[in-house]
Amino acid sequence: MKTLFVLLGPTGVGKTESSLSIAHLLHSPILGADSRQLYHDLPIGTAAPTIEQQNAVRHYFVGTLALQDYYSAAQYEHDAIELLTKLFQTHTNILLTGGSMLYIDAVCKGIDEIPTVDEITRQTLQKRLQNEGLKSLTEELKRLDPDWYQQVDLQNPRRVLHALEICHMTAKPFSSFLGSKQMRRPFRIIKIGLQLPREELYQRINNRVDQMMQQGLLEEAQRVFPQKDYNSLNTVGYKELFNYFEGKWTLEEAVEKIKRNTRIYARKQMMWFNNDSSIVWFRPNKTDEILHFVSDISSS
RNA sequence: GCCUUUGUAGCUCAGUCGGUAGAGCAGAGGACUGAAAAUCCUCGUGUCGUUGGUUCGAUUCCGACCGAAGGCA
Repeated sequence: MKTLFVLLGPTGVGKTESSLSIAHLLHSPILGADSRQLYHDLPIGTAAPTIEQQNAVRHYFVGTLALQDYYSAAQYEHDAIELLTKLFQTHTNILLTGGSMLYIDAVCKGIDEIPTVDEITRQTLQKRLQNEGLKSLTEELKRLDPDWYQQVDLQNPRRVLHALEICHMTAKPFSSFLGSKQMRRPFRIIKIGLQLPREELYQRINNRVDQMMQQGLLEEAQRVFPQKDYNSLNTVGYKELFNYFEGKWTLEEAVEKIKRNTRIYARKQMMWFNNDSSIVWFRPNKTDEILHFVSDISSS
C-alpha cells in the first residue's frame, strides 16, 4: 500500500535527524515541507539539512528557490503532488518532513483552486489599504462577498485583502471558490509528530540560535541584506538581524529577539498541530520506537 | 557594630496623600484556504519580605525582626 509518512513538529525539535533514519529505513528520499528551507541562500538561519545529510539521502524542496522567487502553499501542493506521483511509481513509502503547517495541510488535505493574484491587483489593493485604511476595504468586502465577510478575520489585513483581490480579479465572490474540491489522495497518509516538554524545547531553541550565530548567521544575513524586502526574508533569524544592520537594535537585542520569535513560532506550530488528531506523537530521542512504528505500518 | 537605601507579578520597576495594585519584558491561549518562519486576535490575584502597633480599615504610617545593596568604623 502506497504510504506517505509525514514527519512534523515544532522548529528545533529534531526533525531533520529523525528524518534521516526513517528515510533510510524506508529507502525513501526526503521531501521538505518547509517554506524557508526552500530558498538556497539561507542554510544556516533555516537550519536546512547539511550537504553531508543531503548526500546521504536525496532531498527535494530544499534550497531550490532564489530569494526573489514567488512561491506559495498552493504552488507547493502542485509541485509536491506531481513529484509524489512520479516517485510512487518506484517507491511504496515516501517521507515528507517539515514544520510549515499550511504546506503540510496543502499536501495532505489540498487547497481549493483559486486564481493566483497578479502583481498589479496586489499592488493596487495594497496602496488602497495604505491610503483608505482597512475599514474601507472591509466595507467593500461586505458588498462583494457578504458570506466571507461574516467568517473572515476583519482585523487581519492579509485576509481581507486577499479576498478582495480575488473578487476584483474574477468578478466573483472569494467564497465561491471555497469548498469546491473534495480532496482524496491516491495514497495513505501517516503523520508522525515529534514533541518535547516546552521548557526543554525552548532550551534547545535558545541553544540552536547561539549555534547559528557561531556558524555564521550574521554573515549569511549580511549577504542577503540587499534583498531584505522579499517575502522570503520576512523570516525569523533574518528580519531581526536586519534591524541590527539598520541600527535599530543592538546585536544582543537582535539575537534575543530571534530566540523569542523562534519560541513563538514553535508555539504556533504546536497550536496548529494540536488540532490534528491524526498525528501520532513521539519523543525525538525515542528513535527505536519511531522506527518500529514506521516499520510496522510500512509492512502492513 | 552604626548609618543610609531597599524588599510589590517569573524578571525590571511604577503606584496607592491609608479604602487589598499596574506597566514593560518574559510567559500563556487562540485564529488561519495561493505571502504561512507570514498575518491577525485575546489574556495580568500577586501571602505588595515577616511580625506587632495605630486605625472602622495598612501593601501604604510607626516599631521590631529577616534578606539585599552601599557608606562609616
